[in-house]
Parts: sequence; C-alpha cells; structure tokens
Amino acid sequence: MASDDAASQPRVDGRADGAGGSASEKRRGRRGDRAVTLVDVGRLAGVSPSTVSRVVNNSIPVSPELREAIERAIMLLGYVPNRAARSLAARRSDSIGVVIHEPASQSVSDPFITQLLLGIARGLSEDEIQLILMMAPTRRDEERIQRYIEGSHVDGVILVGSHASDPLPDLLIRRGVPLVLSGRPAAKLDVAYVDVDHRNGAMMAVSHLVAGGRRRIATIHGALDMPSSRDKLDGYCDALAAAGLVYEPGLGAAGNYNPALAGNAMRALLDRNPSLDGVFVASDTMAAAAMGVIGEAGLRIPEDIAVVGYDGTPVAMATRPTLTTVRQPSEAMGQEMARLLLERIEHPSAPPRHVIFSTELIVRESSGSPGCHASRARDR
Amino acid sequence: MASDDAASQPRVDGRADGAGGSASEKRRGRRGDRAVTLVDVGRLAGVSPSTVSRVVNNSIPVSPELREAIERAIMLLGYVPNRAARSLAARRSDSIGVVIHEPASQSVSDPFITQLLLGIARGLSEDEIQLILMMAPTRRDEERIQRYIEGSHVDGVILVGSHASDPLPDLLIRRGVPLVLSGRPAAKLDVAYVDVDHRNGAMMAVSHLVAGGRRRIATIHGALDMPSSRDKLDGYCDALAAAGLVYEPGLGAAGNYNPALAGNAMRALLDRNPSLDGVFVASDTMAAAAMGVIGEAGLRIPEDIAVVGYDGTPVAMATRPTLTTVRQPSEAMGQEMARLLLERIEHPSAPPRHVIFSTELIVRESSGSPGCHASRARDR
DNA sequence: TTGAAAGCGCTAACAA
DNA sequence: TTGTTAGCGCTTTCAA
Repeated sequence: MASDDAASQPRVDGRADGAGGSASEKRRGRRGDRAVTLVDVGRLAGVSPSTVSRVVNNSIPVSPELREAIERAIMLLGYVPNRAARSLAARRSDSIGVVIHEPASQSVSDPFITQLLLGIARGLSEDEIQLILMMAPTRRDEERIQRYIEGSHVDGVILVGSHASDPLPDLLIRRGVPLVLSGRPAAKLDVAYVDVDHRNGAMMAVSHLVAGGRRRIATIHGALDMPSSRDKLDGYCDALAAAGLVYEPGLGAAGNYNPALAGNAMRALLDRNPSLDGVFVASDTMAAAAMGVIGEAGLRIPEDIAVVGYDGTPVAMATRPTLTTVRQPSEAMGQEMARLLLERIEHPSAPPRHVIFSTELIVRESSGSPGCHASRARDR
Repeated sequence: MASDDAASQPRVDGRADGAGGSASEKRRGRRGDRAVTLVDVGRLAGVSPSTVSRVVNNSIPVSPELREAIERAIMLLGYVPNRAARSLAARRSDSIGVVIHEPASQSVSDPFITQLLLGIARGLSEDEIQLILMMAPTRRDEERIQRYIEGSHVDGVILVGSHASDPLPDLLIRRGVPLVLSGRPAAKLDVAYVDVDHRNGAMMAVSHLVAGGRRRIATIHGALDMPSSRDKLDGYCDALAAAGLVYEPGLGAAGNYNPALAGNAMRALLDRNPSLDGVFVASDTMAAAAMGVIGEAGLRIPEDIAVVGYDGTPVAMATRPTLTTVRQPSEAMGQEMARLLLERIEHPSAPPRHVIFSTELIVRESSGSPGCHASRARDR
C-alpha cells in the first residue's frame, strides 16, 4: 500500500538558472582575489621566499628571530601554501588514492569496507595527506582511475578488495607506485599488504558450531578468486575435518559478498540439504540476508539452524536473533594500511612488509545450542 | 566463550625493515624516470607545446593533420598530463572536497551516507573530477580540513550532515568557495542544497501507523539542531494531529542517528509509556537498534509495537521482522549534489539552486496491524 | 591556426 | 644560516 508516486522525482526549487545571474561565466577555478604567496610573506617579514619556505616546511633550521617574524607575517596575511605549486616543485602530491575495486554499490554499503576506510582516513590524518577516493563500478572507471594514478601522481595507492583478475596491482608495481593491498594478492607479487588470518577465523566459527552439536554445516562463501574467500573455505573444511565430518560440495554456495546472492545461496542450500543444522556465512551482511531466508522457510534460528557470520560489523547486532560472528579489527587494519603505505612512500626500495591481523569470535544468539535457549552473549 | 586472545594484535610478517633495503632514502615522491611532458610530445609531433596543450584540452581548433600527429605522439609516448602543473597554471584543481561533518565512526557506517557518497562519485565520474574525502571526527580535523579547503583549492565543496553550529558553510560562502549542502542550512544562507521532503515522509510513516490502528505512537528523532530532524518531528506531529491524537513530550526521545543512543531512547520510551503501540524512528540503523530493545523487553513486533524506520537502506530488509521504512533516493541525491556543485563552479554568480526530493513509504512486516499477521510486502 | 614567452607558487640546489 | 637562481609542466596571452 501507499507510496508517493512522485517519489524520487526531484522537485526543483527556487530561482532557476539565468534568473539574474550573468549568462555564462565559465570562470571555473580559484576565486577572484589573488592568493597570498610566499613572496608576499617574505616581503612583509623582510626575508627571501626560500626562508619562508623553510619555516613553513620545517626543512632546515632558521634563526629564531626570523622564524618569529615570518610566523607573524604568515598569520597576518593568512598565508596558506598552494598545494599544486608545491606538488609541482617537490614532485609529490601529498595525497594517496584509495581504490575500491568492486561492484561499488554493494561494497560501499558494506560496513566492513566503510570501517576500513575510516581507519585509513585516521591513519592519514596526522600527516596532512589527503585521501582520494576512487570507486570503480565500471570498466570505464577503471581506465579513468588508471590514468589518474599514472598521470596525476598520487604518492601511493591503497587497493581494497581486488580479485585475482585485477591487473592494477601488477601494473602499479611495475610503474613503481607505492602500493598496499587489503588482503594478500592472488598471484605471487612482491607487495605490501594487510591480511587477516581468515583460515583460523573460519575455523573458530565452524568449530563453535560443531561444539554446539551441529553436524550438518553449510557455508556461504565469497568469490573464490579472492584469497580471503579461499582461506575462509579452508578454515571451514579444517574444522569439519577436525570434527570427523566430511565436506561435500553440496554444502557450499557462493554469495560473493552480495546479500541478494547470499539469499539465493541460502535457499539453494536448504533445498539441497534438508537436514542442515548450521551455516557459516562469510560476511555479516550476507548472513543477515541468509537469516531472512531461513526465517521465511519456517525454520528457527538457532533451534533449527545455527548461523555464524563474519566481520563483526554493527549489522551483527542488529539482526534478530543477534548474530554470532567473527570480528576483524577493520579500523585498525585501515590504519595499518595507511601506515604501511606511508612507509613505502618513504622507503620505496625497502622490501614490502605484511601485517597479519587475527580475529575474534563473538558469540551471540544465532548460534545457540539446538533445542536449548541461546545463552545470551554480553553484547559489547 | 572462545576468542583468540591475541585478537587484533597484528602479527608482523616477513622481512622487517632494514633487512636489505638501503637504510634511509626519503625519496618521497615521483618515481625515478622523468615523466613525459607536453614538450616531448610536441617535439615528436613537430609542433609547439602550446599546440599540444590545445589538442589535449580541446580548447581551440587545431588543424586536423596536426591534431592527428599529436594524438599519435601522445599514444606513442603514453603521455598523461600532470595535474599539479595544470592546476598551477590554470588555477583550478579539478577536484572537489566532500566533507562528512559528523562523528565519523557512525556516519561512515551508516549506509545512507555511503550511498550518498556513491551517488556523488557517480555524478562526478564523467568529468574527471576527483573526490577528496574529508572526515571530521575531531576538532583538529576540522581545522585541517578548513586549511585544506582554503589553501589548497578544491574547486568546490559538498558538505554532508552539518549541524546548526557548523561554521563551515558560512565561512566557505564568504570565501567564495562553491558549496552544496545536503539538507538545507539551519541558518538562512544563500547556498545551493539538496533536500528531502522529510515532513511529508514522516507524515506518511506515522499516518501509516495510525491507519494500522496504533494510538500511542512514539518517535526517536535525530539531533534537533538539524533541520531534517525537525522536519521529521513536524511531520510526525502533523500526522498525530490529523488523527486527533496529541503529541506529548514524553513520546519523543533523541537518538541522534546513533544506534546505541537510539537503543537507550527506546528503553526510555518503553518505561515512560507502557501502553506504547507504535514508534517512528528517524533512521533505519536506529530503528534496527530499537527493534532489538523491543524484543529484549519481551514485546512482539508488530503485534505489540509497530515500527517504522527511515532511509530505505538495505538495513531495513535485514531486520526481522523486515522493517517498514521511508525511502530517500540517496544515490540520486548524491548525483544531484555533484551536478549542482559543478554548476556552481561553472557559474559562481548565478543564484544557488535547490532540489527537493520526495520520499516513498515502503511497507514491510514491522508495521503490520496489531494482533493480525503482517501482510507481507513485496520485497523489491 | 600556430608559436613564443611569460608566468602559476613553490622547492631545492648552489653560493655566499 | 640566508639569499639567489633555476626550474617543476602546464596554460594562456600576445604576435605572427
């Protein structure tokens, strides 16, 4: 029922174009008034522009008196350095690119990705380095991004969520662009990255299901051309094996981190496996979708089917029942990626480092023992 | 139970610093090889750099033969313009800043914000304009951002989620920086913005609750120094009034778009109003949190309490029961913001325009009639 | 239509 | 420690 049928149709308001404004200015770019430059500051302080530059950049010592005079002049004039000029002269941009190389619409609404982003921003903020966000929803965008990176000289790139087929890492390495990946590369590349011990994370999750008495445990995994997806699948198998259970192909289905696909996957799993009593899902958003499907099938969580998600995003607390999940320290990971990148920018020829984070199982309601009431987890 | 107690402790892997790398390079900045410049292209094509520039920018006509020769040379050399140089000479940056002026950790994991961001990115991508993301979690960040905008010359700014106290809009306008706001400003400012008819959106939501037979309807609202929060509250009151119900202060509680706060708010509402049978919540993420609290209180949704959220994010489909919500066309809004900003950059002295979007009520399970089974909504 | 020349504002040798 | 001097690579008058 109901719904405004004008929905989404913008209503344009107010003085439309050309009402009073001069017809065509095309004066893109900086505002009229000439900017204050180093020369202006130098003149006011009675020193040369280079000395001012030295003060501004703290590059080499300047006598206290001059420094003070210069600082006063800077305040007085409200001088702010022009980044373009600085970039041009110094041959660096003081900005880094973050490429989100995924079907953007979904990745960007995945809280895990956004938390990572926040971490990166935090890791960068001390150094006055700007974050240039590049999303690659389409092939054309990829080319645009590639051009941008090659030409415009971001000082480095953080690549989030790349698949095996992604040519970008290899290209950037060849071009000598400092690079950090989220997750180790599919191919053997000498590159810095942050990774997570997903194998162990998945194993914890599935062992937990086993410990709760589940015997027939399925999994909804991500795209298998991502090492992280593979790792989780391996961990899942490890746990089954440890419990003396066997993995059957019919117990796995791809959700590719897309909630809609995950819903379908869940349906298929239920069809194929009537005796299913547990499922391990490779992301919280997919798990939430799967829970919906389970509910619609008339099955109860956790009594009939226990569910464990992955990521530890807020989503896992919003589901009912609340979702047991494997937490990745997403924000810390983002911050570490920023750090690694800055490090590579400083020392381009040092060998790339890797940092591996571990995970944490957060037990909530969705994985309670069958037939029993879920033991309530402290919800942190 | 369980949990890797090394959790979140990064494990550092691989050849640590100084293994083989030269101790200190500090060669920040561009990779060794000299970049290809306009001059190189010109030389190869046998023309002057200015002519090459004209071809690259399509600025003024160039004879077909030369153009072709130049284009060939560009391909051959793999020329890519240097943005810093271009910015410096042309006095524009070809980049715009998106300031997210909120407690970052929450805003960035709110899917509504991220969808808006995606829309902005889409709206920009055709024009090769870069999006510089600026998050202002702390006061220091605000200053950094302000410096950046003033000094470094983004061509314009999109400001997301600003409160009444935010000095930035006013400042930027005075400085002549092209600006677009998400949501109209609290103060009377002559500025471009995109807004949503929240008053009507809220009214639809609450009228829907009334139509379902609810008589005692509470609301969890956002920070009231944001016009959008006020509008929703007004719409809520409108609907109550239309139904002959009265608004009591005890029926409102602030959630400030923070799920944790919203949970507390919900608890307080339940305490204050034992006979509560409906609640309108100003965002989906807050609604999800509120639903959790309702469930913990032993009440059923929608039988005991009907819930309607706001935003129309994927979150609303992930809750159980699924959440009735008011959809904002977030991505379209973002795209429109980008368009408006580009327009202002082109025509700085034209009067700022406003675009108002309308909303759409999406009925799902959480608002079913009391005592009855919820009529299942088609889940689009 | 094309080229020459003068910067854009800054950094970084080099000299003093 | 400070100043002088070249550019960084591009756009954009101005002349031709």
